[in-house]
Amino acid sequence: MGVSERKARAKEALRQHILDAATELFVSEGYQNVSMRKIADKIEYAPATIYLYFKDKREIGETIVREVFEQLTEQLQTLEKSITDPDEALRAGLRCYILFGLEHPHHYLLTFGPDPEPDLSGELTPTDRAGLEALAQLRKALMRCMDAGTVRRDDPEVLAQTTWMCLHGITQMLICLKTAPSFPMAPEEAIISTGLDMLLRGLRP
Amino acid sequence: MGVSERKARAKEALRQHILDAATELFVSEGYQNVSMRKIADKIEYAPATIYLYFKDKREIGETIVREVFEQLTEQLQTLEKSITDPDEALRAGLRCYILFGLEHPHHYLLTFGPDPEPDLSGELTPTDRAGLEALAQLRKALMRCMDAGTVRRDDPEVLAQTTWMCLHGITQMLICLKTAPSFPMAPEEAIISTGLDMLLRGLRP
DNA sequence: GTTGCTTTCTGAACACTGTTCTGTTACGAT
DNA sequence: ATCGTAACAGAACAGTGTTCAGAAAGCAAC
Repeated sequence: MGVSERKARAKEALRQHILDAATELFVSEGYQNVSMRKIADKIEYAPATIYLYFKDKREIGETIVREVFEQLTEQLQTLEKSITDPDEALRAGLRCYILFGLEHPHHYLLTFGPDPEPDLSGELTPTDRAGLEALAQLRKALMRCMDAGTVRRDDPEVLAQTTWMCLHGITQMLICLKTAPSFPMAPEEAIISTGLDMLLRGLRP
Repeated sequence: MGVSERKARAKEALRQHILDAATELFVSEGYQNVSMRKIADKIEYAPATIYLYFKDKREIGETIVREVFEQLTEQLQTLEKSITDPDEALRAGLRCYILFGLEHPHHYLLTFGPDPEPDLSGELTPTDRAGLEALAQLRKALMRCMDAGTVRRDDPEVLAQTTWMCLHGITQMLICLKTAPSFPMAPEEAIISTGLDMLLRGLRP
C-alpha cells in the first residue's frame, strides 16, 4: 500500500514544521510574546489547523522544552562518565547546568519559571519530569561524593533538592538580570564561580 | 479655600480604593489572572477610569509590590538591630526573607519572577529597587560577619549577590512546588534549614 | 439663575489573545 | 462516478490591555 504511510509521514512533517516555527519564534521573542496566529502565519496555515496537531499552546511549549532538556540530561550523563573524581564531576555538572540555562534562556524560563496557573491535576507535567531528571542526576553525583567523603552524609534527597534550588536561583537570576541592563550586576563569571564554591563548601562534611 | 484639598483627598481615596481592590484580587487569583475589568467591576467603575489613576496594569502591580516589600525591609532592619551576634543575625535575616516570600507568594513572584518583557529603558524599575534594597541589607549583614570572622573576606558585592540568588532560588521553588502537588518535594522545613546551613557554611572562611 | 469651564467619568471601540465550531475542499477507496 | 473520510480554513466567541470622543457633574463668574 504505502499510501497511508506517506500520509502519516506528511502529517508528522507538518507537526515538526509547526514545532520548528514555534521554536524559532519562542527563542527570538519569548514564549509569552508568540501567539498562535504568529506561528500560523509563519507556516502559512490557518490558526485552527495547529489545533489538529497540538491540544493547545501549552502543549507546543512543553514539547519543545522536553526536546531541549533531553540535551541537558545527555550532557550531564556524558560529563559524569568522563570525569572520575566525584568532586570535580559534581562541580562540572553544576556549572554545566548554569551554562545550559544561559545558552537556552527562553527554554529555561519556560520550564522552570513560575507557572501562571499551575497544573492541579496531580499529573506529572513535562516540567516536573525535567526537574526530576535533573534532580536524579544531582542526587547520584552527590551520593558518589558522599562515598568519597567530600560531601557530608545527610538525606540525599533533601541535599539534592536544596542544592538544585540554589543552582536554579543563580541560573534564573543571571538570565533575568542580563536582560535588565539597569541592574548593577556583578560579573557573570565571578557569580558563577563564587556560587559553585559556596555550594560545594556548603555541602562538605 | 479647602475645596481643592477636599477634591485632592477624594482623588487620592479612589486611587487607594483601586489599589485595595487590586491587592485583594492579585493575592487571591494571582497577577496574571486578574484583568483590568475585574478590578473595575470590584470598585464599580468603568475600566477606563482606572487609567486616569494609573498608567497601565504594570504600574498597579509595581505600586502594590513596593508597598509590601517595604514591610520586608522593615522586618530585616528590626531583626538586624535586635540580634547582636552577626552570624545569628545573618541566619535570621536569610530565614526571614524566605518566610516573607512564603507568606506573600503572589507578591514575591510578581517582584522576582522572570519578567515576560523586561524594561529596556535603562530605568530602575520598582522591582530593581526592591532587589537592591534587599541586597544592601544582605551586604551589610555579610560585612558585619566578615568583621567578626565568620564569613571569609571576599568581594562583598559578589558574595551578597550570589547568596541572594541562592536564597531566591529556594524561596521561589518552595512557592512554586507547594502549589504543584504532583512534585515529590522534600519537607519544607528540612529544605529551609538545610539551605540556610549550606549558605552559611559556604560563606565561612 | 443661567452661562461657561474644568474635571471626572463612561461607552464604545481597537487590536490583540487562545480556542472552537461549522463548513469546504481534497483525495483515496469502492 | 460516487462516497466517505481526513485535512484544512473562515468566522466567530469570549476574553485581554488600552484609547478616545463624548457625556455628566461640580464649581466660578456674570
